Amino acid sequence: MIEVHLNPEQREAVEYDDGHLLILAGAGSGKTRVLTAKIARLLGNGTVSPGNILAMTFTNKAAREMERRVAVAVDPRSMPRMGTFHSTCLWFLRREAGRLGHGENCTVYDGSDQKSLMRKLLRSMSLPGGISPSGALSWISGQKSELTTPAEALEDALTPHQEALARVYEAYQAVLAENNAFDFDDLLTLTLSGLRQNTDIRDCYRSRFLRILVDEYQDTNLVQHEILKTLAGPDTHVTVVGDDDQAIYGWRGARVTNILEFPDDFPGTRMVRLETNYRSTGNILSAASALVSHNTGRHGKTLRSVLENGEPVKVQRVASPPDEAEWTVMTAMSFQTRGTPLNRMAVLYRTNAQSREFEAACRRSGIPYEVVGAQRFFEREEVKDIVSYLRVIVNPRDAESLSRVINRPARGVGKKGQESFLRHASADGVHLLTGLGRACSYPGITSRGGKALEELGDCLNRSVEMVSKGAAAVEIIDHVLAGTGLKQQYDPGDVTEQTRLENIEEFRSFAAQYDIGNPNGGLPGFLAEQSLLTTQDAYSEQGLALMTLHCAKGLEFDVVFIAGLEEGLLPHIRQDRDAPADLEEERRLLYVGMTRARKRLFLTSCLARVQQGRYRAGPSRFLAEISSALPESRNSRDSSPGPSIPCPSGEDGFSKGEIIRHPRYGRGMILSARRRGEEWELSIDFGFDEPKTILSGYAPLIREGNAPGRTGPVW
DNA sequence: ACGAAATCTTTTTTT
DNA sequence: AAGATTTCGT
Repeated sequence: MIEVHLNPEQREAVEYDDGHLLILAGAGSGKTRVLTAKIARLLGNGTVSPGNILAMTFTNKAAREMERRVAVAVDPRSMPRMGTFHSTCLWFLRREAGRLGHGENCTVYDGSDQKSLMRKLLRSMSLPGGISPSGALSWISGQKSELTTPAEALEDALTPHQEALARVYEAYQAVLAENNAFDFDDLLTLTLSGLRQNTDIRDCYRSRFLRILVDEYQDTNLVQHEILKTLAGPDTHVTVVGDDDQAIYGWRGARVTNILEFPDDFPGTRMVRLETNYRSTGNILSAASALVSHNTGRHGKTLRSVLENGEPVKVQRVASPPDEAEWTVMTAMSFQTRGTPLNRMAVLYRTNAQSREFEAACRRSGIPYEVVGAQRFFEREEVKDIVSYLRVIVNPRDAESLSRVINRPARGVGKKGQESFLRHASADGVHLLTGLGRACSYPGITSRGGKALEELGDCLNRSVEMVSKGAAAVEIIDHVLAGTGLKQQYDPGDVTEQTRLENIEEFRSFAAQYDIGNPNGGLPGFLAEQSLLTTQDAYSEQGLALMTLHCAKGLEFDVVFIAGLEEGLLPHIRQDRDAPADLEEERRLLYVGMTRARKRLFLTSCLARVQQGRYRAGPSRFLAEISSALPESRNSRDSSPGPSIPCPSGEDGFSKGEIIRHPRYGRGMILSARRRGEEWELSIDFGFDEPKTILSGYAPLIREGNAPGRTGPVW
């Protein structure tokens, strides 16, 4: 058995096995080590066998890491079941497909599938305006997280708007069912209902899983909590680990109450607190603690650092996002020359859009970097195309995926032809794949198009046969690539198309790798696994990591840069909508980011920033909240994180005759100023032939000359 | 049917 | 500002 150094609390958490256990683990307190040691111990002393353990982590990567560590103590041939909550649910649903009565080889729709489906749906329903695809989807997701069915949602609807949404929900579910497809939320809700409605199945899993361990419990939702409650039998010991200060998924239905009220739902729960932080220096930890102490709704805890105070946390003000990126990359490089490998450093930001500047700066400096998440590999056009073909092969009812690729590459079947095809194929009451073979006979399809569809049908049918004979995933991929000419549409001479070809190749080798690891998985298994990869799963630790704060959860780095500490960006504020920003969650998000740092932490803040075509900026209020924990700052000139720059809400007006400075045009005088909604339409003389007309929201105008000492952007 | 140009929506965060 | 979608011309 692996002997690891454990402090008394950790040891207690590892060794306690008399019932349920709640581990409140602060950032960097070694919870992964505890979970791993706990599993290894259970198996090492023969308390239970590997098949009796179910471990659910937040990413597949974490699960694999745990597997790796447990494998030292256990025969790798019989490994406990480890994965994310969602992948465990899909495993269950596929395993029990027969008894639960849904198609075994269902497709899992990801965000972009959902969106395109919803767009089509909304168009076909011709509803009163005000319902956007993403709005409808997030509303539906909310309903599912609360276990509300479409019928119940319809009953509960109080306003016409809600009623319309409920109808969309109903129709959306109908389309999913038609296509034999699930979305991410369905994986959870269907698992729960499957367990609840089939007590025989439930009891089977109850007696199988005698130890269930769940990581990051603060970010689970009601459905996940209910699944856990249902799955835990009388002899099951449940261990959950979490930290209410690190709850950052409230917006998608996660409930911190799950962890805080865990002892109520699991009677006799023992509670262990891990409050010793082994990761960060004292200075980093006290800055992070100072920040999060501003939250009211928390179970206050004290994290103790065992490390030196280290270097102070540094706040760096820069003029603009390009400067921010430049400064960050330069600083990272200087750490590199002093011995810190780039792959132990990370730049964290609030929104994916912020990655661009950093990417550009890295390229200019020629340093290796890795953008984690932003444009996910499996969501690239060319990869998505292959995946869609594969989905149709495994699940021929997936009309959504077929419609994506039916004319890719171009087969001479346009919008009208596709419509006609779908109408006639379904009127024939025939399999979509069989329909392809008959396409020639459908009206509205050109003879060339019909022939191409026939050919496509042959290729797909042939693939279906191969799958049923147990062909490996990569064999099918090769067959599809050869039969559809997907690769031929790209020109290897073109730079971007060359990348697409490389991506196709990468996808192919990804599948080949899967085949090696899962000789019995085949194409269905491969698709199931592929659909549930998380953003972090793709992170290969190759260079300077660029990722969102959400994505950084659970990771740690020697040096961390957190970008964009500006009011409106972090905390993020949506000004137009009525939804009040959850300030406390934003604060926790920054807290999570700060506690990723082991040795050095930098926070950068821009004076001005373009976002959605508008300028906005102003230092984040969080800087002021942290400042008490920062050492006396030396450069007093602009050190006060207070509002030295007015916030966007400032009522500063513009008046005729004022002298201002524009970043591009330089000095100019305002000839006329007119209110335009939230902004000002200004006519300004910059000394060119004609005065320029400028909207105040589009450029930071610096006031010059008047009011000495109050020079700064005017909003 | 298909590509180019004009117009419109849109961004928080992710399984 | 960028991206997606619609419209328009061939």
